[in-house]
Amino acid sequence: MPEKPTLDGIDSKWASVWESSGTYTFDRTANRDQVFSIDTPPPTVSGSLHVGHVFSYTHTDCIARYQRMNGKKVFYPMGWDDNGLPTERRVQNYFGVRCDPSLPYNADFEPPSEPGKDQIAISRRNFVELCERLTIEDEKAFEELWRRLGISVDWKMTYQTIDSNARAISQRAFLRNLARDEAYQTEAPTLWDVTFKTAVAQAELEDRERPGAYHRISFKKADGSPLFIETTRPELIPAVVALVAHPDDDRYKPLFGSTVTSPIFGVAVPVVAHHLADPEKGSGIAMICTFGDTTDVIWWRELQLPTRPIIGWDGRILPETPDWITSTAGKTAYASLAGLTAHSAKEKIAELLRESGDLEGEIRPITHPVKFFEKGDKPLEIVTTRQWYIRNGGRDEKLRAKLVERGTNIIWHPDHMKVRYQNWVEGLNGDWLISRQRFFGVPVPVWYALDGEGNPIWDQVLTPDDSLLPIDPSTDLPAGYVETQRGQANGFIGDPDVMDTWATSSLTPQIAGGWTVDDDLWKRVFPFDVRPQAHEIIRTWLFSTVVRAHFEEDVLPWKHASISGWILDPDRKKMSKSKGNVVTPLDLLDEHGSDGVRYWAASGRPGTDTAFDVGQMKIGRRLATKILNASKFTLMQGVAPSTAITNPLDKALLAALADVVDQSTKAFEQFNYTKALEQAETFFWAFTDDHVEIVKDRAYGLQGQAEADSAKATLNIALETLLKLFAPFLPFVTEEVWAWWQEGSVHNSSWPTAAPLRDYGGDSSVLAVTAEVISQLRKVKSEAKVSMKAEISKAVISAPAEVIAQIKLVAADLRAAGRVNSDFVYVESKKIESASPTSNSTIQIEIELAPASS
RNA sequence: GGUCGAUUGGCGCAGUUGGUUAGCGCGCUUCCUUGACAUGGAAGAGGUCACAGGUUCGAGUCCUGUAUCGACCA
Repeated sequence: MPEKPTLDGIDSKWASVWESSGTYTFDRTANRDQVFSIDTPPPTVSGSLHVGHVFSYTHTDCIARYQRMNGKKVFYPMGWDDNGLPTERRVQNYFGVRCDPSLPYNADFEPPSEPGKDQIAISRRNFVELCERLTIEDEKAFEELWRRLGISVDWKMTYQTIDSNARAISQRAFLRNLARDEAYQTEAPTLWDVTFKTAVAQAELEDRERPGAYHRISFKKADGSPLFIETTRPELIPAVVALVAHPDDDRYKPLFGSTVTSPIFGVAVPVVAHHLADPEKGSGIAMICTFGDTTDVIWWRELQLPTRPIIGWDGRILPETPDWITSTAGKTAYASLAGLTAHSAKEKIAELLRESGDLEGEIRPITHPVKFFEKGDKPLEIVTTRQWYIRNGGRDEKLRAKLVERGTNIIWHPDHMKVRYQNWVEGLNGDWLISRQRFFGVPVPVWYALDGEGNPIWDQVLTPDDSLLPIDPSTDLPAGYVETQRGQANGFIGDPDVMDTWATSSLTPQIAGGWTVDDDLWKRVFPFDVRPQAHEIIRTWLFSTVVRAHFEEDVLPWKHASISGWILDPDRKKMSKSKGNVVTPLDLLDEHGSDGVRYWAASGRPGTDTAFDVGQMKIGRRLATKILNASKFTLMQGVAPSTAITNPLDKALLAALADVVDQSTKAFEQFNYTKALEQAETFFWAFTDDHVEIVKDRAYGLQGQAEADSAKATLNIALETLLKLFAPFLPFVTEEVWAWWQEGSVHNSSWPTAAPLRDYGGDSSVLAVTAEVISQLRKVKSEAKVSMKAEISKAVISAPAEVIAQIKLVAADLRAAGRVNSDFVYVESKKIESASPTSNSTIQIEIELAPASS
């Protein structure tokens, strides 16, 4: 035990000891019922380190440490989510490059030390290599943070969502979905990001309020009279396939079935009826285009309308004049639009409409919600493309109902988060689109046979043998083909796409748990005990993981879902980088110590948004300091065997501690780490302020050896128990103190149980009575503004008989602690005619201070 | 617009199945340098629980509505 204990340096000291002695190594000899397995969220390593990481990972770590001490073999791996668009973007910016898959691989390529003004085009393989290089660097930063924070993962089980094992598992799961018809490809209208030139899924959408403008435009009826529609997307007039109004709308009923002609382009389209047409919106009649929004897609599908696409994958008007535009004027007009962005085309066509007299009145600006890719900054277009899908109930009521039911069987923390799952699944309107036209991801592991003209035969999907996984269809070959047949007539072509990041991270239990590669491990950890995550990705990560486990194992992937809240800045706003209010986690750890920061994190209950508050961290650090000092004092008294415990106050303390152990344990079992911490903390402060003070006289031996031993033995047991109760939250200071007099790590010690503490037969109400008396003795001195050391010459205690009996048990300690230099005088009272209505005490004390003796 | 959550002393939070005088931390006021700790200790002041109804013998704690804030989804 050091002379002057300190928190300085203990963070890095114990982090390295834990690593070298394998404190958190998973014991894979344990059976499933002895294991507590955690489906750790793999952080996006290309994102910045954030206090939000510290916050939520601490929560899980507290649970993990409790479970470990409680006898479970904790399976706690770490993963890195490096697969996907965030990494691509970071690599583009960091190295100043862009991927052009048409370029050949250049083995000697080395990026410039500083990104240049213009991005350098490089091959896909070169690009992927740079992604891999950079993510390794990013992962180091994350690992350093986790180690400093004391996250008790087993670092030998780390995975990446892009590593060879993850690619193999992701591809294997996909191929098995395909074989069971749970995955399929189809050509269909697809939400499309024109910047990234990739399809996006429903789960990746967000609505943003954007300015728009209603253009009132006239179509021509058969008799030549105008029919006005209002649209925010006049540039899609060349793509119009019909006009639509509500079936009950008397204004347009007579027109249903008739044909009208579009302005400028002179294309004839039918007027149709559909209940989704809103009579209140605009003129009540709308044009249906290929495709202006998702409602257009519904109309197109349900009314069986033709497709007239005019927007290309780059978001620009297609260069070729489409064949449904036949008039000379129409062709000329189209030619002036060809190649323009949607935005420019809108302005151009407004000009043309104005000239032709088909634009009625002024353009009317509005603000309306527009669909965006959550990572994009241009409005999504809808283009028809061939894509891969995994069924998720979006188009199948039975499957949807089954998946909703799965959600209800998860134990959610907090419970109300299950509603988000239900709402999402019930609101799905299509299957899960998993193919992405990107580069750094898991390749869709299929090829297609080519016909005699070199066109893909989409029905002839060529799949690899399972033993070959992972594969890259752009370089690997399908069975029975040779490389020279790639892209040739009667040859083959690889699917150029990668899978959605979620298609791989939906398999984190499988990847971490060794599915299909380590059956022995798999059966010890799956289904997992808990999935900890944030609530905004319930629709993506949580749901998709449920889908994959449903298909593959027909079970839930985990028993519990623990949902953490947000970090808010002190003004109660969500913290974000753009607001410039993000704090660097490592600096925080340096300033407040890991235990201090963890204390703050642990004060945020599951699912509760919590303010970033350095005040809480300071309190945590103060608690750690207090533990250090109180432990030193306690151990200075020496040790005594537990058989020495005879004093009623000592027994009472242990009885009260037993209650704390029970409540803390119960809270942890309910994933309420915050409550568990509060229990320990409240008891601890009472322990130091009252119990330790009151028993000092005995501990010093002033009441004899037997009484001293009872005090010492009790202090020992209380300290040991409290250290264990604090260990999940404050792993560093508890380990430091533990090492002063115990063998091994506190984190591998056993979680305390209440029964042995109760076996001493204490009455915890004695503790409460004692605290009440000492408090009143102190109060008199405080009000008299004298030192606590001041002597009391006389104390008359009025209380009910049973309370007096309790006080008599501990009178010697109380008199010593309160410096009462005469015996207590007891007055039995039936009940207190209380002079102080705010006090609920049954004890009243009249006290005379001894004259100051200076 | 829909769903969910929140609304308790200056600030941040607890308040279990409804039951006498609503707890805690920070801050504040006053005081105490006592043999672990001044990164300490003692005592004290300060809320009637967003608002309006309702159920009940009894509600912060259940119901309805309103308002404000937030999140998620449209």
